[in-house]
Amino acid sequence: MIPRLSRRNISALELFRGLSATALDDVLKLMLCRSMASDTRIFNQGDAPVRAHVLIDGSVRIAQSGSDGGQIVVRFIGPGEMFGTMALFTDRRYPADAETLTDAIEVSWSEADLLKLMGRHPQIAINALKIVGRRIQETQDRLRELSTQPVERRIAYTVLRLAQQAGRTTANGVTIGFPLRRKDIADICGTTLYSVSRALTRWEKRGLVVTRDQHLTIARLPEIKQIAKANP
Amino acid sequence: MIPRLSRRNISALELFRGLSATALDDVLKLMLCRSMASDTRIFNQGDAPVRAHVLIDGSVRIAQSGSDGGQIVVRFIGPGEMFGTMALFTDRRYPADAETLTDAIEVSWSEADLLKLMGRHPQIAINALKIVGRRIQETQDRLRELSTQPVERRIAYTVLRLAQQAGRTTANGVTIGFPLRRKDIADICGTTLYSVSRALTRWEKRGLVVTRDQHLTIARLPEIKQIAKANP
DNA sequence: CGGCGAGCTTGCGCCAGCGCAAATCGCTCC
DNA sequence: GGAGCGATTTGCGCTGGCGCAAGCTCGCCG
Repeated sequence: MIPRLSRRNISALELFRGLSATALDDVLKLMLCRSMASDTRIFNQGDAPVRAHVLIDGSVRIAQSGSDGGQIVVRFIGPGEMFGTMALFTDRRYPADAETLTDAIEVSWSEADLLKLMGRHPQIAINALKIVGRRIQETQDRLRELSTQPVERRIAYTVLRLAQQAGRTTANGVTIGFPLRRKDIADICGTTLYSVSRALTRWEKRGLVVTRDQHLTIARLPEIKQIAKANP
Repeated sequence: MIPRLSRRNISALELFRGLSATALDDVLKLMLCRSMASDTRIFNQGDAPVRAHVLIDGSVRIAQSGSDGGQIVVRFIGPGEMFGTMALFTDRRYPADAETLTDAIEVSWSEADLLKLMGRHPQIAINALKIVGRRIQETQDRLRELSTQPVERRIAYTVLRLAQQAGRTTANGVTIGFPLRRKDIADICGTTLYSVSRALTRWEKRGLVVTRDQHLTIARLPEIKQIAKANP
């Protein structure tokens, strides 16, 4: 079931914030909408031609794998976030894989169309810069953590960032809106599923977090922050 | 000695590529030019208000230090490269320190002025996206290397990237255009100056590289590439 | 209802590489 | 020329955390 998207839906997206009604119509005209099942590959590393994507509903994992076996999770994408856009501005090939973790709906634009839209409506380019700027900072933070912090603290930072990005407050605490396997968390913060498992079971025993059906709930945020910042 | 910069100088910068003559005049009118001695702080992490900078001549180190002692080198900036621009699009504070490594000349624009210029000339925003896109990919590559590669290989990748960015071909090989201490290299690729020293002396004994006066020359590129890619 | 498979936990041994300490090198400035 | 200082090299011991292997949990399907 592909929903009909209106100007209102589109103007809520950060990428198209602050556009006039006619600009939004322009955007809508060139848009392609797609609905996908869970565990669908949206694109593969190296694919061309590229498109600019925005996720409307569901969740997507962006992962990069090197020529050796190693892989990292670049980020998780939730509703409203753009993805696959970096490729438009570099070598026009996707630098990573994108796979749905749940049923999902996305919209996308061709490379040429998005550039045309940006030329006509500079605000789109400025919005994109804002998003990319935030992400590059986040990536640099991860890089610094990976260089300087011990594993447990990195895991704490990772969980906090995910909560910030996709946390919903529930009765028992803050629940992260993506299905997360131990391996996923490990691939975000540069460790192994063993170390993640050990840390999370330790935390679970202390009542700081709860895992149920691949969904992580943080029961005691302040204590996790404590672990992240502690300086022994 | 502050040089007079003309349209021609400015249009050679990637950030302002493809602009009309009148657009370039627009850019020139709002530009501020500054000349600095070696080891000058251009800005500090946390400073506000921010400006958008482009280095005209010399070299600059961008480093981020965490609340703990640890620090990483985010990147080195050579002539023609922009820096300090990420801050414009996030929390309007510099996310890192910038320090000259040599005598240097830079130009800069205020936040408001650059946004105004981007609104009037979308090509500037698109150029910026291109630059930022390239950098985010580079940062992600570093992140993946740090997670999955052993130290020596990371050092090899780092040296290759620096050569790509600022290499000049000379009689003895490719010389990297920045003054580099062991600690700097270590802070780029997430290790210690000890490990970098050990690797470089090993390479120097094999005749792969030469260090003289904090300048690194790669004598045998293919062999360094070999070390980077080898897969035992 | 039982068996299968994906994901998770946990005990254990091992080693890459960190980091101290001390010596050395090579500039620069009296 | 030599005193002083920042950068570099190198020997050595220690350990965080990786990764194998084995066992466990739980949901799904026939």
